[in-house]
Amino acid sequence: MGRCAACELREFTFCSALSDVELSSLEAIVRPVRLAAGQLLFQEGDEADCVFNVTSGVMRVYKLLPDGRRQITGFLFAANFLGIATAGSYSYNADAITDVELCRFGRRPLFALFDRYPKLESRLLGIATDELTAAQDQMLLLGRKTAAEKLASFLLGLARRADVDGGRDNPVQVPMTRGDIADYLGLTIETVSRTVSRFKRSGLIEIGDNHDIVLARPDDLSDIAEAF
Amino acid sequence: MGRCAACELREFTFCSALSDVELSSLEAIVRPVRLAAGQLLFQEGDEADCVFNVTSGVMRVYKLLPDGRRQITGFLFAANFLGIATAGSYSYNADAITDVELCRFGRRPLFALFDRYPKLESRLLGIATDELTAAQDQMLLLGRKTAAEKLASFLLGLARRADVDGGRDNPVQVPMTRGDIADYLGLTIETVSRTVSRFKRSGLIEIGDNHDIVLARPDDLSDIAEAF
DNA sequence: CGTGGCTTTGAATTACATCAAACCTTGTGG
DNA sequence: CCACAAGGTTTGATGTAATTCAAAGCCACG
Repeated sequence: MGRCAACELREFTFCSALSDVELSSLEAIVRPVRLAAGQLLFQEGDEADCVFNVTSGVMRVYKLLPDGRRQITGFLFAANFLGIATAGSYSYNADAITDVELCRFGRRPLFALFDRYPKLESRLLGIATDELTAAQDQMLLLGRKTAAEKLASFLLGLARRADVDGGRDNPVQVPMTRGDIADYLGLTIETVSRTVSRFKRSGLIEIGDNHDIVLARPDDLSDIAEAF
Repeated sequence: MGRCAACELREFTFCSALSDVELSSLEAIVRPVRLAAGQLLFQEGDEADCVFNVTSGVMRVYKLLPDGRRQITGFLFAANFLGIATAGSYSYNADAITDVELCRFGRRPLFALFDRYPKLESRLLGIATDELTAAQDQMLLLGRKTAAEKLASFLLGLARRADVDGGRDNPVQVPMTRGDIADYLGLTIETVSRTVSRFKRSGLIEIGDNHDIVLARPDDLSDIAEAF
């Protein structure tokens, strides 16, 4: 049995579209990639000849304005997919927040596999559709929610994504900095920090030592988030 | 030759994935839909059993918070696609801004065609990918741009989408209200109105009578938009 | 044990929102 | 065909949530 067949993330990625036997054709084209924390995977404008699955660690995906303002459009965890593009080049930047491991697939060989295994492409369409839904939620957050609502939504979103079985992880691991959170929520570092402090003071959350946060009253957080 | 083969929008939709002959299988499952201005096509939570192509008019796609705050996530024009979802239900609302005509495809019969014509699904993946790219641009706008930058980006975006051949329509047709624009840009009606007035006073744009706007100095607008 | 980056908190500022009122437009029914 | 709602738009005055500016405190790591 190949490495892909034994991969515990398989069921959460497009790889699960293939049977154990078929998986060998994916395995033939995959290459492992390792990034140190802070390292860039690709940049806006780079030729988009690869797609990736994160296998461990946390990535950050973002766009920049010419003057340096940054909007993080997503954080990627194990099993998350990135790199798809129709233009010839990536339309955003991706770098590592923690040390990261990924599976890299050449775009051309992967898309060639679609002919043999259309299920693979179906799965990718499903993933793209889910990302689109998430993007719409994020637009609602950015355009219409207050700072407190944004932070509550963010924490609950993290907690939910961290827990594989539809539940909520608690405490939540928060590997990103205040600056990252600010650039994800369309706020400043100071506003994020103040809002965290306010949540802490009102007993909604407790701050652990090693970058994790206890959701002390998740239901109240949920009310603040205006549904998540 | 069937109606689909003669459709002048074909090359801009997923329908173009099929040859003239193959097109008959699409034609067999498509149903026309007409909406009067203001009419709802579907709502968040409705069973997602159809997808649509807009053939004429303008649609509005949006999400709501419990207290009524609205974020418009997109405006849809002729040839634009909507309705795809992986959960069983739509995750957003869609209604008509003007009178609208659409092609409706049952989700089940359409997806059944994917087995016979995988090119159809490829095309849909391409469309979803493009929408994802647009969504990321919009997140950058909502999270990090000023009111003036937002409006300039919006006008240029409209102008570009309205012109089929990669150029810019000028004057631009603006069929949506200030309220719609506000809810698309994450602003209030008043801020949109004031910013339009300021653009007008500084000679960047001229307001026509019947809902259209002349981009008098598109390059300056482009500078304000911070690249579009 | 010091240095550089991250975080917190405070004070002042501001871009945008809210509140309010007048003014257009458009469509409709008398 | 005109009058008049009803909804959309503009402009002004005021308020405020979040930003900006500033400085001190806290870590983490070499």
